[in-house]
Amino acid sequence: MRIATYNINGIKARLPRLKEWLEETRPAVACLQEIKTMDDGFPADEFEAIGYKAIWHGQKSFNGVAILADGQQPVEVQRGLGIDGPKDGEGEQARYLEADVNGVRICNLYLPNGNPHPGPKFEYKLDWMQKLRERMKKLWEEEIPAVVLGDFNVIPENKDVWSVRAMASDALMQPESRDAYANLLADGWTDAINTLNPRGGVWTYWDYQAGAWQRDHGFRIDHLLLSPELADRMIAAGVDKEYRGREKASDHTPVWVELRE
DNA sequence: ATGCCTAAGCCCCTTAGA
Repeated sequence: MRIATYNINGIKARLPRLKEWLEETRPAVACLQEIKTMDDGFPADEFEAIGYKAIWHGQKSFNGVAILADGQQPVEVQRGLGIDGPKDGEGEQARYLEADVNGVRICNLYLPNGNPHPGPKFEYKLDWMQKLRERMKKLWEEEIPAVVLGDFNVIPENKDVWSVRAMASDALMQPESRDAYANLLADGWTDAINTLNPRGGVWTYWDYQAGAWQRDHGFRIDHLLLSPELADRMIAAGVDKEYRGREKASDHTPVWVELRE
Protein backbone atom coordinates (compact mmCIF):
# COMPACT_ATOMS: atom_id res chain seq x y z
CA MET A 1 0.00 0.00 0.00
CA ARG A 2 1.24 3.43 -0.94
CA ILE A 3 0.94 6.24 1.61
CA ALA A 4 1.71 9.75 0.41
CA THR A 5 2.00 13.27 1.75
CA TYR A 6 1.57 16.44 -0.28
CA ASN A 7 1.61 20.07 0.84
CA ILE A 8 -0.66 21.43 -1.87
CA ASN A 9 -0.61 25.15 -0.92
CA GLY A 10 -4.31 25.83 -1.47
CA ILE A 11 -6.82 23.14 -2.41
CA LYS A 12 -8.92 25.45 -4.61
CA ALA A 13 -5.99 26.65 -6.66
CA ARG A 14 -4.52 23.15 -6.86
CA LEU A 15 -7.56 20.98 -7.54
CA PRO A 16 -6.84 20.03 -11.19
CA ARG A 17 -3.20 19.22 -10.36
CA LEU A 18 -4.21 17.28 -7.28
CA LYS A 19 -6.80 15.09 -9.02
CA GLU A 20 -4.32 14.44 -11.82
CA TRP A 21 -1.73 13.24 -9.31
CA LEU A 22 -4.24 11.01 -7.49
CA GLU A 23 -5.39 9.36 -10.69
CA GLU A 24 -1.90 8.93 -12.11
CA THR A 25 -0.20 7.55 -8.99
CA ARG A 26 -3.26 6.17 -7.14
CA PRO A 27 -1.94 6.21 -3.53
CA ALA A 28 -3.98 4.15 -1.05
CA VAL A 29 -3.74 7.08 1.37
CA ALA A 30 -3.00 10.72 0.55
CA CYS A 31 -2.36 13.24 3.32
CA LEU A 32 -2.71 16.89 2.34
CA GLN A 33 -1.46 20.02 4.08
CA GLU A 34 -2.21 23.70 3.59
CA ILE A 35 -5.66 23.15 2.15
CA LYS A 36 -6.30 26.82 3.08
CA THR A 37 -10.06 26.54 3.28
CA MET A 38 -12.75 26.37 5.90
CA ASP A 39 -14.48 23.00 6.38
CA ASP A 40 -17.46 23.83 4.15
CA GLY A 41 -15.20 24.78 1.25
CA PHE A 42 -13.57 21.35 1.03
CA PRO A 43 -14.37 19.75 -2.37
CA ALA A 44 -15.20 16.26 -1.06
CA ASP A 45 -17.43 15.56 -4.08
CA GLU A 46 -14.50 16.01 -6.45
CA PHE A 47 -12.60 13.26 -4.64
CA GLU A 48 -15.61 10.96 -4.30
CA ALA A 49 -15.98 11.16 -8.07
CA ILE A 50 -12.55 9.60 -8.54
CA GLY A 51 -12.95 7.02 -5.77
CA TYR A 52 -11.45 8.75 -2.72
CA LYS A 53 -13.17 9.29 0.63
CA ALA A 54 -11.86 11.96 2.95
CA ILE A 55 -11.81 13.60 6.33
CA TRP A 56 -10.55 17.14 6.75
CA HIS A 57 -9.75 19.80 9.31
CA GLY A 58 -10.01 23.25 7.78
CA GLN A 59 -9.36 26.84 8.78
CA LYS A 60 -9.97 30.18 7.10
CA SER A 61 -7.17 31.24 4.72
CA PHE A 62 -4.29 29.29 6.23
CA ASN A 63 -3.17 25.85 7.33
CA GLY A 64 -5.68 22.97 7.11
CA VAL A 65 -5.08 19.23 6.69
CA ALA A 66 -6.96 16.34 5.08
CA ILE A 67 -6.68 12.55 4.76
CA LEU A 68 -7.92 10.81 1.59
CA ALA A 69 -8.24 7.03 1.21
CA ASP A 70 -8.82 5.03 -1.96
CA GLY A 71 -12.20 3.29 -1.77
CA GLN A 72 -12.69 3.56 1.96
CA GLN A 73 -13.56 6.03 4.67
CA PRO A 74 -10.69 7.05 6.97
CA VAL A 75 -11.77 6.54 10.57
CA GLU A 76 -10.92 9.67 12.51
CA VAL A 77 -9.09 9.23 15.81
CA GLN A 78 -8.07 12.76 16.76
CA ARG A 79 -7.80 16.30 15.46
CA GLY A 80 -5.36 18.77 16.95
CA LEU A 81 -2.64 18.22 19.54
CA GLY A 82 -4.14 20.47 22.21
CA ILE A 83 -1.90 23.47 21.68
CA ASP A 84 -2.99 27.08 21.13
CA GLY A 85 -1.57 29.26 18.36
CA PRO A 86 1.30 31.73 18.88
CA LYS A 87 -1.06 34.64 19.69
CA ASP A 88 -3.05 34.84 22.89
CA GLY A 89 -6.68 33.84 22.55
CA GLU A 90 -6.21 32.60 19.00
CA GLY A 91 -7.13 29.01 19.71
CA GLU A 92 -5.66 25.95 18.03
CA GLN A 93 -4.66 26.07 14.36
CA ALA A 94 -5.71 23.30 11.94
CA ARG A 95 -2.43 21.41 11.73
CA TYR A 96 -3.02 17.84 12.88
CA LEU A 97 -5.40 15.06 11.88
CA GLU A 98 -5.13 11.40 12.83
CA ALA A 99 -7.10 8.45 11.43
CA ASP A 100 -7.06 4.70 10.88
CA VAL A 101 -6.96 3.27 7.36
CA ASN A 102 -6.57 -0.44 6.69
CA GLY A 103 -5.07 -1.17 10.08
CA VAL A 104 -2.52 1.63 9.80
CA ARG A 105 -2.63 4.74 11.96
CA ILE A 106 -2.19 7.80 9.76
CA CYS A 107 -0.92 10.91 11.57
CA ASN A 108 -1.02 13.86 9.20
CA LEU A 109 0.68 17.08 10.28
CA TYR A 110 1.55 20.57 9.13
CA LEU A 111 4.20 21.75 11.53
CA PRO A 112 4.61 25.50 12.13
CA ASN A 113 7.27 27.13 9.98
CA GLY A 114 8.78 29.08 12.89
CA ASN A 115 10.07 32.12 11.02
CA PRO A 116 11.20 34.65 11.92
CA HIS A 117 13.81 33.21 14.23
CA PRO A 118 14.15 34.07 17.06
CA GLY A 119 10.67 35.10 18.19
CA PRO A 120 7.27 33.89 19.37
CA LYS A 121 6.60 31.95 16.17
CA PHE A 122 9.80 30.00 16.64
CA GLU A 123 8.90 29.25 20.26
CA TYR A 124 5.49 28.07 19.04
CA LYS A 125 7.22 25.71 16.61
CA LEU A 126 9.33 24.17 19.37
CA ASP A 127 6.31 23.85 21.68
CA TRP A 128 4.44 22.14 18.85
CA MET A 129 7.27 19.70 18.29
CA GLN A 130 7.26 18.85 21.99
CA LYS A 131 3.52 18.12 21.83
CA LEU A 132 4.07 15.98 18.76
CA ARG A 133 6.79 14.01 20.51
CA GLU A 134 4.44 13.30 23.40
CA ARG A 135 1.75 12.09 21.00
CA MET A 136 4.25 9.84 19.21
CA LYS A 137 5.44 8.38 22.51
CA LYS A 138 1.84 7.49 23.30
CA LEU A 139 1.45 5.72 19.94
CA TRP A 140 4.70 3.90 20.63
CA GLU A 141 3.58 2.74 24.07
CA GLU A 142 0.37 1.40 22.59
CA GLU A 143 2.38 -0.37 19.85
CA ILE A 144 0.15 1.04 17.14
CA PRO A 145 1.46 0.54 13.57
CA ALA A 146 1.71 4.17 12.57
CA VAL A 147 3.09 6.58 10.01
CA VAL A 148 3.58 10.17 11.09
CA LEU A 149 3.84 12.22 7.94
CA GLY A 150 3.49 15.66 6.47
CA ASP A 151 5.22 18.99 6.20
CA PHE A 152 7.56 19.05 9.22
CA ASN A 153 9.18 22.35 8.20
CA VAL A 154 12.53 20.96 9.38
CA ILE A 155 15.62 20.39 7.23
CA PRO A 156 17.07 17.49 9.24
CA GLU A 157 20.74 17.68 8.17
CA ASN A 158 23.05 19.70 5.91
CA LYS A 159 22.80 17.00 3.22
CA ASP A 160 19.08 17.85 2.96
CA VAL A 161 19.54 21.38 1.59
CA TRP A 162 21.03 22.77 -1.61
CA SER A 163 22.89 25.53 0.25
CA VAL A 164 23.60 25.48 3.95
CA ARG A 165 24.81 29.03 3.77
CA ALA A 166 21.71 30.42 2.08
CA MET A 167 19.41 28.85 4.66
CA ALA A 168 21.63 29.20 7.75
CA SER A 169 19.47 31.72 9.60
CA ASP A 170 16.15 30.08 8.68
CA ALA A 171 13.95 28.49 11.34
CA LEU A 172 13.85 25.32 9.21
CA MET A 173 17.41 24.40 10.11
CA GLN A 174 18.16 25.97 13.47
CA PRO A 175 19.86 23.56 15.90
CA GLU A 176 16.77 23.58 18.14
CA SER A 177 14.54 22.51 15.23
CA ARG A 178 16.98 19.82 14.19
CA ASP A 179 17.42 18.52 17.73
CA ALA A 180 13.66 18.23 18.15
CA TYR A 181 13.44 16.25 14.90
CA ALA A 182 16.43 14.07 15.82
CA ASN A 183 14.73 13.28 19.12
CA LEU A 184 11.79 11.75 17.25
CA LEU A 185 14.16 9.45 15.37
CA ALA A 186 16.05 8.67 18.59
CA ASP A 187 12.74 7.52 20.06
CA GLY A 188 12.77 4.76 17.43
CA TRP A 189 10.93 6.17 14.42
CA THR A 190 12.30 5.59 10.90
CA ASP A 191 12.65 8.45 8.39
CA ALA A 192 11.64 6.58 5.21
CA ILE A 193 13.32 8.80 2.61
CA ASN A 194 16.53 9.22 4.58
CA THR A 195 16.84 5.50 5.24
CA LEU A 196 16.72 4.71 1.52
CA ASN A 197 18.79 7.77 0.50
CA PRO A 198 21.44 8.06 3.21
CA ARG A 199 23.67 10.34 1.14
CA GLY A 200 20.97 13.03 0.95
CA GLY A 201 20.40 15.34 -2.00
CA VAL A 202 16.68 14.58 -2.11
CA TRP A 203 14.43 17.67 -2.16
CA THR A 204 10.69 17.97 -1.53
CA TYR A 205 10.37 21.77 -1.78
CA TRP A 206 11.55 24.41 -4.26
CA ASP A 207 10.73 28.07 -3.64
CA TYR A 208 8.60 29.89 -6.23
CA GLN A 209 11.11 32.73 -6.16
CA ALA A 210 14.45 33.40 -7.79
CA GLY A 211 14.18 30.48 -10.21
CA ALA A 212 14.71 27.95 -7.43
CA TRP A 213 13.09 25.10 -9.38
CA GLN A 214 15.08 25.73 -12.56
CA ARG A 215 18.30 25.92 -10.53
CA ASP A 216 17.37 22.91 -8.39
CA HIS A 217 17.64 25.05 -5.24
CA GLY A 218 15.54 22.87 -2.98
CA PHE A 219 15.47 21.15 0.36
CA ARG A 220 13.78 18.29 2.19
CA ILE A 221 11.13 19.20 4.76
CA ASP A 222 8.29 16.76 3.97
CA HIS A 223 8.85 13.52 5.86
CA LEU A 224 7.35 10.11 6.58
CA LEU A 225 8.23 8.56 9.95
CA LEU A 226 7.47 4.86 10.41
CA SER A 227 6.90 2.85 13.55
CA PRO A 228 9.00 -0.35 13.74
CA GLU A 229 6.38 -2.69 12.30
CA LEU A 230 5.83 -0.43 9.30
CA ALA A 231 9.55 0.16 8.83
CA ASP A 232 9.90 -3.60 8.44
CA ARG A 233 7.22 -3.51 5.75
CA MET A 234 8.84 -0.72 3.71
CA ILE A 235 9.52 -1.68 0.10
CA ALA A 236 10.29 1.72 -1.41
CA ALA A 237 9.98 5.46 -0.84
CA GLY A 238 10.27 8.40 -3.19
CA VAL A 239 9.39 11.88 -4.38
CA ASP A 240 7.03 12.56 -7.31
CA LYS A 241 9.36 15.29 -8.48
CA GLU A 242 7.94 15.96 -11.94
CA TYR A 243 4.74 17.43 -10.48
CA ARG A 244 6.75 20.42 -9.28
CA GLY A 245 7.46 21.33 -12.89
CA ARG A 246 3.86 21.31 -14.11
CA GLU A 247 1.56 24.31 -14.63
CA LYS A 248 0.20 25.90 -11.45
CA ALA A 249 2.23 23.56 -9.25
CA SER A 250 2.52 23.65 -5.48
CA ASP A 251 5.96 24.65 -4.19
CA HIS A 252 6.14 21.21 -2.56
CA THR A 253 6.15 17.80 -4.27
CA PRO A 254 4.34 14.64 -3.19
CA VAL A 255 6.42 12.21 -1.10
CA TRP A 256 5.43 8.58 -0.55
CA VAL A 257 6.30 5.22 0.98
CA GLU A 258 5.28 1.80 -0.31
CA LEU A 259 4.47 -0.83 2.33
CA ARG A 260 4.19 -4.57 1.89
CA GLU A 261 0.63 -5.81 2.50
C1' DA B 1 19.50 44.24 3.29
C1' DT B 2 15.78 43.27 0.15
C1' DG B 3 13.05 41.34 -3.51
C1' DC B 4 12.37 37.52 -5.89
C1' DC B 5 6.60 34.27 -6.32
C1' DT B 6 2.01 32.49 -4.95
C1' DA B 7 -2.63 32.06 -2.56
C1' DA B 8 -6.46 33.90 -0.10
C1' DG B 9 -9.33 37.53 1.86
C1' DC B 10 -11.62 41.06 0.61
C1' DC B 11 -11.61 43.60 -2.86
C1' DC B 12 -6.38 45.47 -5.95
C1' DC B 13 -3.46 45.81 -1.21
C1' DT B 14 -2.19 43.02 2.96
C1' DT B 15 -0.77 38.81 5.34
C1' DA B 16 1.61 34.58 5.29
C1' DG B 17 4.37 31.28 3.54
C1' DA B 18 9.60 28.92 3.79
